[in-house]
Amino acid sequence: MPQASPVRKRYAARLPTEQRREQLLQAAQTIALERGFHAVSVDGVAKACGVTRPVVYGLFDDRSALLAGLLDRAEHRAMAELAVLFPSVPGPDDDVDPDELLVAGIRGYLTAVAGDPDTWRVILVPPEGAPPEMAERVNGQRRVLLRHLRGLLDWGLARRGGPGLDPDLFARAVFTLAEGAARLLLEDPDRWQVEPFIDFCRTTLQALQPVRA
Amino acid sequence: MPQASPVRKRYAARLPTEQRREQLLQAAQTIALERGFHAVSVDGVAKACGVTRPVVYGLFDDRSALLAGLLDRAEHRAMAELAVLFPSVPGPDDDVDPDELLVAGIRGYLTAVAGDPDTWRVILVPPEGAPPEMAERVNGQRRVLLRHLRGLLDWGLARRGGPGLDPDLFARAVFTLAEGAARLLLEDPDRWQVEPFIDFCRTTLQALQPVRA
DNA sequence: CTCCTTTGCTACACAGGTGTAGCAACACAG
DNA sequence: CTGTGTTGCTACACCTGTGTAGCAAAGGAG
Repeated sequence: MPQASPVRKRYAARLPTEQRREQLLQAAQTIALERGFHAVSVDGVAKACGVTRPVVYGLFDDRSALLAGLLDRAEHRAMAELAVLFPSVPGPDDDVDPDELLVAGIRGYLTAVAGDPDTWRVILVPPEGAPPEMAERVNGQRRVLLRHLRGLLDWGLARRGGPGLDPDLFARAVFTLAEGAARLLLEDPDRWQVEPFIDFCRTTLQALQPVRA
Repeated sequence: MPQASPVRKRYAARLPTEQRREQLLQAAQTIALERGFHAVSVDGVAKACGVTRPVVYGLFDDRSALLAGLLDRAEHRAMAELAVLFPSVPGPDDDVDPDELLVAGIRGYLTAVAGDPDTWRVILVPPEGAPPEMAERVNGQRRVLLRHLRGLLDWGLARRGGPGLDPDLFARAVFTLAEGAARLLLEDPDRWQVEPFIDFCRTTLQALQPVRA
């Protein structure tokens, strides 16, 4: 039986700005992952935090700033993980096995994904509902990574040789497969593990030797 | 200067049911491809056809029926193209080169995609805005295709041998790469052509010989 | 030329979301 | 225990989209 007189809502616990901000972003992310980016509304996020809309508008200019914050957060986290794990291109005289270097890089990537699935879901699931400008930003980061991978592969091919594959397509193929593996890890973490992908990767690389004359 | 008296809207050209239906679906598809599935509104589709909402509701129960119609249409077209082009698994005694069979299949797929890009965009761009049930249907078709591909590869590996790759991961890798190539074709048809992918594919298959003891 | 069916239009009620103005409660310094 | 600033709340105006009821125009059958 509803109250006749309008009862004032019990005040939510007061939080310092930064903490509230983080809480809101976390809630937004949860909604985005459960029901898609287009389902992230200022109202919904506020409710999820037991708070009202003006609180959100106090910390974000508008809905799209909220979404931007969400993407930023995921991007920074993801990039921070990658920066540590991804191998840089060795010099021409370094004594490193190219195949093992690549394998290690891919293992690092997949391990990072498996270790912080929600962050990576934001990156790897194309956020259709988000403003197009953000999809563009994610693609920009993809290009950066792709270029780095390309450098690594070029170095490796120069070092050890390989079949006469178009190097651009080769880099893209490796990239696509790595992202595909990452998506499988995210989709069903119980079924998929990192190591089988690594084995697959190593075996394939072994097969890709220079053509025998 | 706006009319003071409410002018009746000029009647749109009257169309027979089926034709109007097709027109509406086409308009819905265009909107979905330009601005995402979530941006497909009954109102928007009606306007795009120079018509009012009740006309749409006459042909589709509600918004989600409209979306379902759009997906159905793309799915049927895509499957019809594939049914013709995709090779069936040969018997154990057929005299076919496995590599060339696979290459021909992939070429058929990519050619179909390049030849009817809008239809395939609907399939290959995960429609986040669409009801989840539809994403599920597209994934179902993916599974069917994946299973077929798996059959083809198993037959090929039995016939010609290959490196000791996990056959499930191998099938998924081929599938992922083929879809990746298709997405590139859709993304920038001027830059990407079918044949370079085919060359890449053939070269890679040649490298994937049985391990030499 | 008149019916009458088919196709389309106007108008409404409603739902859910955005963004803002102004007030109320809390919590901490003094 | 009393300011006083910060954090949060209520209430409103507005917009866009949904779905429906009932009327108006078109155009072919007779």
